[in-house]
Amino acid sequence: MLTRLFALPSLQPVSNRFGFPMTLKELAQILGLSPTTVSRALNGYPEVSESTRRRVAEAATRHNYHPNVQAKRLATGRAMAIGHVIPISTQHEIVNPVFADFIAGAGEVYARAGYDMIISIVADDDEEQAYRTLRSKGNVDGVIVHGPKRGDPRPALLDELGLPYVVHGRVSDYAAPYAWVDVNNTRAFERGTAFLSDLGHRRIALVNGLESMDFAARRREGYEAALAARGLARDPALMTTGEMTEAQGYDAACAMLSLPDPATAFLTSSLLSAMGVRRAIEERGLALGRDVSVLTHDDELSYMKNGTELPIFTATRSSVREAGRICAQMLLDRIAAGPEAPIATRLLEAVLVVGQSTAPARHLIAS
Amino acid sequence: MLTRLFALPSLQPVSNRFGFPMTLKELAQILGLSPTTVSRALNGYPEVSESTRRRVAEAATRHNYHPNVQAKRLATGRAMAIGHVIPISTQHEIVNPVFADFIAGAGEVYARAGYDMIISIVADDDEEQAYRTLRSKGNVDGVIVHGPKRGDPRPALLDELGLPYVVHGRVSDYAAPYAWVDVNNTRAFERGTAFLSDLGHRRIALVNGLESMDFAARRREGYEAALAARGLARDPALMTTGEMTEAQGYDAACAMLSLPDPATAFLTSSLLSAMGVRRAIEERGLALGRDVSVLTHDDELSYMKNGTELPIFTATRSSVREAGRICAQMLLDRIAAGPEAPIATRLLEAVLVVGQSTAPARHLIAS
DNA sequence: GACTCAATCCAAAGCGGTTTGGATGCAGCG
DNA sequence: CGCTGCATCCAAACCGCTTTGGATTGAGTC
Repeated sequence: MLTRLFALPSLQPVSNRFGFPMTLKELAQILGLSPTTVSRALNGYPEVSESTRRRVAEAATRHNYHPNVQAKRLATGRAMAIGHVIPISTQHEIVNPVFADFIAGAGEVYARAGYDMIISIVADDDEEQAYRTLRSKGNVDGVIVHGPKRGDPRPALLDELGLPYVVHGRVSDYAAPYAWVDVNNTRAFERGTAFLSDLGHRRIALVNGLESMDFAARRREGYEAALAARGLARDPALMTTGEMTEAQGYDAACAMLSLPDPATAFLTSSLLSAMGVRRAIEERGLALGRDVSVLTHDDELSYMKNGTELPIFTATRSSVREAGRICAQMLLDRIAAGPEAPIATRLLEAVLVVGQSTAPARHLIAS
Repeated sequence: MLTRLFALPSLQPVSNRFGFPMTLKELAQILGLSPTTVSRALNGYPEVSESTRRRVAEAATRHNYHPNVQAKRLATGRAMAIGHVIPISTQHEIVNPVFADFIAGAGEVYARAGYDMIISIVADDDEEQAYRTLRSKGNVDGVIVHGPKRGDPRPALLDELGLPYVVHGRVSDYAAPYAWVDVNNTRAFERGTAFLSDLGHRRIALVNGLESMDFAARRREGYEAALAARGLARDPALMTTGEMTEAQGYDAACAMLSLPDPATAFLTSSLLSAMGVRRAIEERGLALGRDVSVLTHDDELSYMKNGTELPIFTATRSSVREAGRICAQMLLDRIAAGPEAPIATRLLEAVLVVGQSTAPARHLIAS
């Protein structure tokens, strides 16, 4: 390792060993104080006289002193960092596009609190090891769990490891209480389905995300609940699940518009899918928001706005960036409060914004 | 701080102080060896017999031992972490959508090398402070510079700080040598423009990214160079710049298709913009890839594929994920090689893949 | 058999902070 | 004057690891 070659005389002026950042000990020596006192002065402990505190503070800025983070971490036992383990679907090799915006929201909160954000990209089949490693390496104080699946083993694992966490989403079948932040996906899709049904649509298709994911399963439950409540038949031919891409929307819509009894309305899980559906509709010479209706969920991704002022698509809208902020804050609170503190959860409601992509079913107009 | 309350007897079985990760000292005690030897065994030093090394390695995995990162960092002086400073456009509040895939690529490389990835999300007007802080806190060994602009001050700053870095993209007007990985954007757009021109198009529009960004400026240069080489007029009415969103493509195409002498072909900077252009085309009752041609750049984002087998759009294609891998590896190499080592650069060529969105200009067919 | 030397292993000193458990000095009190 | 108590300050231990500079052992050499 790189060792210090020169022991410089103690009455150093402003600069110290060339190129090396100043240390606490050096600063103390310059000031003629002990490291203890300097540390306490800088950290606001009471047993330091006001005059020395000022003297220390002034010297610290003048000599551009910043405590070494690694040392501080080691000494305090707090990593001052939050981990985000991003699973990458092994089959699809897809990075969830909401991730960037979520991170942006969470990052704001961490930055304000002086925390670092460390990201591990990990194939979804060795996630467990990733958490174990994070824990035993001790480089995070807590983690955010992304993309929970049905029957996700992670909450149990993290509870066992004693690593504080907040789940973005929920793990329906985990019995013990755990901290989470989620959109009310069931309700959102129930309302969306009801909205289309109210417009007279009877053939409402669902272009869903992968239903192994908890959020997608909930969306389907909401969709089916609304169908049931309206006495509409549940037709497997009108339900598809998959990665939420433009191609998915296109392929699904092509199939569902070609049925003998075709879909007249679509409920999609993302703007990308919705755009694919739109392409299929227009390719057939049909008009979106007249012949066929589309209602999508909108995560308000920054690079994927649903129109500028007037929304293009009617949508259930909930900002994933805001969810990131809330998750991050909840985790920081949880870490500060300690393991015994009560567990918080937060259910966000999506708003249903009406755009130009929905209209009464044609048979109503015709009649 | 959290102190250890119990000194447990030394002949601990598998588990140790409950909930605490195992330390080197404990592992050594279990093995009846000194910490020194265990450390050397695990770090591959030669002065350890093969048999002990195996014994140590086996015990380490069995007890799930991972050296505490903070301690290791403090002792070695290396942070074993790479920083990514992600600028968020202050006006647009947009997270660059390529970011997620880039990160995924880089993350793979870091993980293999045992490095952490730490991300700072930062408004683009106090980026400088972000780098200074990273440096003085000493929590990264190097950084990746994202989204360089024309006249970007960051290379100079980082050189001054002595913090190793690799730029994803280039900073055209920085004189000193610096490490970068970039797509040959000029060439890609030159070829794209030439391709459209070869199909007989004379009114070729450019729907570009923000031209304060270096990559977008280069793209325009390529576009203009090709126009000039073909003797085609450069018409400001056919050139637009902005955030690369669907809406941008739509708005731009609406305008450019309504000109007295409308565009017959479009060159767009992202699939999203291209999809917007397509919407405008189809909304007018025109057909993509027959009446109007579109050629886009394709970053091969995982959630945004350009068709499944057959590409939808003719495109200049270059994987941003692969760029992430290359950047990361280059930075790690650079850190390992030390500041005196020669500087590497890497120019990636985009491939031009032909899809269904381009066709000869109509006037050719008509004639 | 004494000596050299390589092969192993270890005690202890850092790394740069924080924190414990005093030391010191001085004012106030009986 | 002796004692107490408060306000300041400090020496040293510690966080968990790496690394320096030996110590120990046993085989090989003459």
